[in-house]
Amino acid sequence: MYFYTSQYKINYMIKREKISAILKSTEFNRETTVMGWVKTFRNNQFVALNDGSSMSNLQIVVDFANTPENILKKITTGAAIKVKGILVESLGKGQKCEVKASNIEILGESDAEKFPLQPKKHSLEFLREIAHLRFRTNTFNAIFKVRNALSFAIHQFFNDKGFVYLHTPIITASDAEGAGEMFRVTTLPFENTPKTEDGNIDFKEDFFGRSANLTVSGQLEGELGAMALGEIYTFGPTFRAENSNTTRHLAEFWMIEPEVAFADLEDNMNLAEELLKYTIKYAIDHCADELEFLSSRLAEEEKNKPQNQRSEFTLMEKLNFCLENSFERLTYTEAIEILKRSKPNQKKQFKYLIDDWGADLQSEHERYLVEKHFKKPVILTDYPANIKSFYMRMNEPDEQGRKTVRAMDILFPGIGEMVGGSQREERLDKLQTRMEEMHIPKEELYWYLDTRRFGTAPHAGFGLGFERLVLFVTGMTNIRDVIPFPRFPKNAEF
RNA sequence: UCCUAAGUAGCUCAGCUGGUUAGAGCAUCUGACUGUUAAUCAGAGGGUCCCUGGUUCGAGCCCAGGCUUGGGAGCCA
Repeated sequence: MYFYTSQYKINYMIKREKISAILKSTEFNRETTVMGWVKTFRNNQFVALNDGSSMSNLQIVVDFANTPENILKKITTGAAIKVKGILVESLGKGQKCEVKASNIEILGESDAEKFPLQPKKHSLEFLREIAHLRFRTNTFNAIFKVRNALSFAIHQFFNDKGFVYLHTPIITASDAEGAGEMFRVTTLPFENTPKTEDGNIDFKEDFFGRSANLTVSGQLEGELGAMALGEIYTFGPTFRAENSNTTRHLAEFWMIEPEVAFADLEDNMNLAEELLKYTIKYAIDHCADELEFLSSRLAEEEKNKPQNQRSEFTLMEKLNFCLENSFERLTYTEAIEILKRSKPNQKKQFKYLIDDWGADLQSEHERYLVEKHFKKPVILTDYPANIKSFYMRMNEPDEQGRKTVRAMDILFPGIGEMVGGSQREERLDKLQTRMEEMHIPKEELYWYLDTRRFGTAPHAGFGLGFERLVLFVTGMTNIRDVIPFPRFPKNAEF
């Protein structure tokens, strides 16, 4: 086993103290050097400086009488500066300490007439248009710190449990999964595309000698790994070419997909619930400042909403509530019964009324269950077979002959489906029958079926939409604001 | 893709029944002030009214088509 030790540590950073460290420091009247970006310059005298290490700014006190005019003029919002000075207890209110500058160097100017960020509140829509600069704002600083923490927590969680982090392919030749429209990967020219005799595109001429796409899921490959390594997870980019224009879909997003051998649906649900709670707790423990900021930001937003649309909980209350309570677990059939008897259904307030078993649940129904009826995360299981994927394990038909599969969806308030998973169909004959019924080409997926041919075993897994988790923890409402560079229809800027 | 709302100064928005020179706050610039907290005060500059076409004596406003964005739905994670 190899351990990183301090003997390899290299002091690579050029003589600067991080603002996060300075703000915690109690050692005053000493010299320090800081570098950062100017947030505001007030009164020709006070610079609010931020280097990204902390939510809070460091106040720099400029001796304007003894600072050259051309330096003063260049201390503008957005400029990068280096400040040498003395760290002192603050004379003013509002901050504990400040740096009395003895020397200021402009590292990078920022034309105040052109720099789009101002010391004021900007709309999220506007910031989305300048996604390359929105990192400079408090809100996005907080969001991406939380995103980072959640990402690390996921690896920590699985690593502690002995899961193997498996890198499943990003380019895949199988388009048989049926998880959505795919982006094609090709090196064929658009003009004079090679054609076969019957006039179709000749993919034998293409880079891989066959048609290829970006992955929509690493699950099938993940199962191959689990059936040897025991417990694996993937955490990587996923691509869907769906023309989705919503606050919870992206064309490029990150997904976590664990797959566990010798596990059933019960184990699967337990793993998912534990993972979600672990990561949320990790964020609370490691991003206190960020979550406090996001919490008050959300409270501010809520004030502008009409009373009946306001949330009764703060962000922190919502997160803690989620940790302290078990997720409600029930079957699709039980959910249908609840929905049938529900007020909005009786009063015909649902756009899609529930009258029969077998229909897929619309988001209005999911929202009712999660936000009105149970008021906490809900795990729905055992959906009708005909609305779910081919690889899900078939249950015995019930006394009325209704066919269900061992699927589970975890629904979160305000987000909808956070997790989708199932126990997998490990019985070769049943799987093959199902594939035939659903027109999935068996020949192409021979490698997947081989796991059922050679030492098949019960196993289960799920997919967790990473950005949806970040949405929930940050209290943001649009998924395009929790990924650095969102890709969605008609937009791949930056 | 469908439903719906919107697009006016760098940002947020107002703009009457179609009428003459399109406004405000913030930001920017200039000056004042100098222990400020999105500093304050005074003044100045700043417009392809999303694009294309049409109706009209006259269009930011009306009509048609398109583009983009927000919200909702579908597809899903």
